[in-house]
Amino acid sequence: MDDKFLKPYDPAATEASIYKKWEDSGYFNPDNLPHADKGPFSIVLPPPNVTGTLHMGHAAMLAVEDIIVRHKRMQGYKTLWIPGTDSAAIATQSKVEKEIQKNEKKSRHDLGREELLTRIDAFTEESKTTIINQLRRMGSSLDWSRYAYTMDEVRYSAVMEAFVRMYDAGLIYRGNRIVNWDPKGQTTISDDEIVHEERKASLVTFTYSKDFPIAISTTRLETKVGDTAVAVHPDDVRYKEFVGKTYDVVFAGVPLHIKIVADQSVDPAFGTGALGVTPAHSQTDWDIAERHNLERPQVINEYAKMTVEGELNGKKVLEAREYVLEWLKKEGLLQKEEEITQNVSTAERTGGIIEPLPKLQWFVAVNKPIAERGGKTLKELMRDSVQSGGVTITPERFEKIYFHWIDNLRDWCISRQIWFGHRIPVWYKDGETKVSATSPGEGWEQDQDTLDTWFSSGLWTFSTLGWPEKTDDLKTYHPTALLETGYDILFFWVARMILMSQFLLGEVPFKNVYLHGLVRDSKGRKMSKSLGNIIDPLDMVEKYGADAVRLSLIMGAAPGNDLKLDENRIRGYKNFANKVWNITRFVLESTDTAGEGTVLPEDAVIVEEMRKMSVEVTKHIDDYRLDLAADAAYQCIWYRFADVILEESKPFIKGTDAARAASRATVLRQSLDIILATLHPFMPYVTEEIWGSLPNNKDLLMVESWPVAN
RNA sequence: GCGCGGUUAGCUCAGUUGGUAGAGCAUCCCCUUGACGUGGGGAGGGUCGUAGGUUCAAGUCCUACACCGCGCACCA
Repeated sequence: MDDKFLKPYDPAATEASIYKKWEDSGYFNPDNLPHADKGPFSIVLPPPNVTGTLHMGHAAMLAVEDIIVRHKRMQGYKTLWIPGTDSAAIATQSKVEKEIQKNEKKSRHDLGREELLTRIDAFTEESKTTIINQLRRMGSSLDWSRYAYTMDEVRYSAVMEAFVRMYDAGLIYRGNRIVNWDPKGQTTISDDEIVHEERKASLVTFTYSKDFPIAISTTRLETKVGDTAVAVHPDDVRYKEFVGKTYDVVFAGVPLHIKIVADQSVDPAFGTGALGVTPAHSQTDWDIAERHNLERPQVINEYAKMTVEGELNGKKVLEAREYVLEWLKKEGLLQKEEEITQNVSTAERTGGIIEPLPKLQWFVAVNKPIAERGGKTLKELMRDSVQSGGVTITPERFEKIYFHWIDNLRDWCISRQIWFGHRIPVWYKDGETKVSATSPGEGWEQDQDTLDTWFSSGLWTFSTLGWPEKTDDLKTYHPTALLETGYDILFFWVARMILMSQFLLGEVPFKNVYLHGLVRDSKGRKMSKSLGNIIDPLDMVEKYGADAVRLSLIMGAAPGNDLKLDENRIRGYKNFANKVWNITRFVLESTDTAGEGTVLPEDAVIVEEMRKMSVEVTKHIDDYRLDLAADAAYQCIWYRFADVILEESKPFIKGTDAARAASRATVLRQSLDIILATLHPFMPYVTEEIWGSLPNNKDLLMVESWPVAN
């Protein structure tokens, strides 16, 4: 027996060298697996931000994925887990911009596009090793030979190709429409990047002028200088006589031409039952204006400042709101002011208040029939993928949420006014437009905008496999078997991957989706810098070992449920690793003293019991109940094998019946093999370390056969 | 407003097709110095959110309601 078993298990002294052994073996790459005879099993790692650092959410994701991957690998599947990092366009650019502003007091406009991009590339290149090494620390058995970055050459050209194909199919178009403008981030954002925040607001009821017959209500007084109509419900008897009439007023110094229109979308029960229509600054109003052929003057610009004649010009929206209110009071037009709570749309990234503006942007059409896909729309393709069972979502309840999202989906705005990202492959020259991955020639100017980062992420399951080339990897590993990610990016990412894969490849991107919950602190609060309640996974790994951290993120975490993490629990699982260590010591001492021999039937039941435990663990893993799987193993190993079976074995081992002693020692040793193999996906480091010290074990545990057949 | 999830022991959570409530941690008591004190044995502790219903039998199925959390929504 190796002397190291006389001391407690020391993760810090073992983990680095074990990971190196795994990497050197080449077994992370499925091409090198010694016995992979069960067909392919592939997963892509949801790529973390290149410039980010590992947090508990990442650690939980890595634990879940690595457990499944290691389990499949041991079962004999040709198992591939592809690592990668994400450029995270907006997040990364603003991070670098902030740095430069702080250190050099320069804005991106001072630097210019090219210089900023050079700086960003240098920054991402430098910081990517951090996150990559952190992924390793968790024990992740990722195939680094297939590492991908969303902005590397292969992935960049995949994005260009995807854009061109979608454009050619009529699914990408440029249109002047109301978009979500983030004045803080100075870019458009998609509907999904909006967070609704409940805030108090003042609902003001007034008339445009003394002789205007209908009062309207609004929380955004400043936009009223952009009104071109008042809409009422067609059946509303109060206003019937006014429909079709027009009025000229001067409102807060701005001349307006207001038409009274009847529109089904108006709720007669709300407010006065009449709606002031501001086409350029509200989606609803834009639609009404379209139906009634109204003018759509823009009165607010990209900096959330007024652009009208007179006093108001140049004022910020909030100042303008005050100004108009004072004007109403002075003119005696104000009827009522009441406080209400309303949902304000803010940008997820910057927190800026969204300003709906009409802009010329690029969109993906989700309701357009696609000839080469049987006349189905993208929306239908996304819906069918899940409805048909081609993609299953765990836990199932998220399927409903997914359908609901699809049913409310509108065209996806994909152009962003930032510089870092995949540049839109559209070229302009003398009023002509060409769509092509590379420049059509002299004098053609490329579109200034870049693509929504989720556009490129949507290609991830196949761009990582070499698409658009027809590679062997693509043929072997796509569709991938599983996508594991947080429920918070179901729409952003999961849905977009289904969209892209269905259109570009005509197949689903993955067969199963497993959604994990969020990791919270022990009181159930979100971990955040401002609360100071962040538990750093790497600190925990240092203190208790990666195995303990992994277990703490699995146990008690049912799919889709948030997990409350407590440092005490991590400590508890470090104890478990040590327990396994000491079980090994006892078993090795037993074989040392009693020797190995023929197994008697009365002892064989012990091995059978351990095998049963392994069967149970297998079943739970197959159901994606890793929490129950880990718990079953924990219970059986500690409270059954260690507490009962080992205790009962002591008299036999030290007894005078040599045959019985040898039989018992042999059985313990066989049981240990099953225990280590079954535990390996969950606690890869300690099990591999022990395995390497056992006599008769040749190859690495990570490629040992799973104890029970499947 | 529509929808989803949660509500089981002090805390964190299990509870498979309905058959008299479980685990870990915490608490208390005891034991143990040749696998491990990061140990072992034991105890206390719950009218399973509320009110109804179905059933021989409900934590489990049905209907309301309450509270907490979340998602979606063009209520100005």
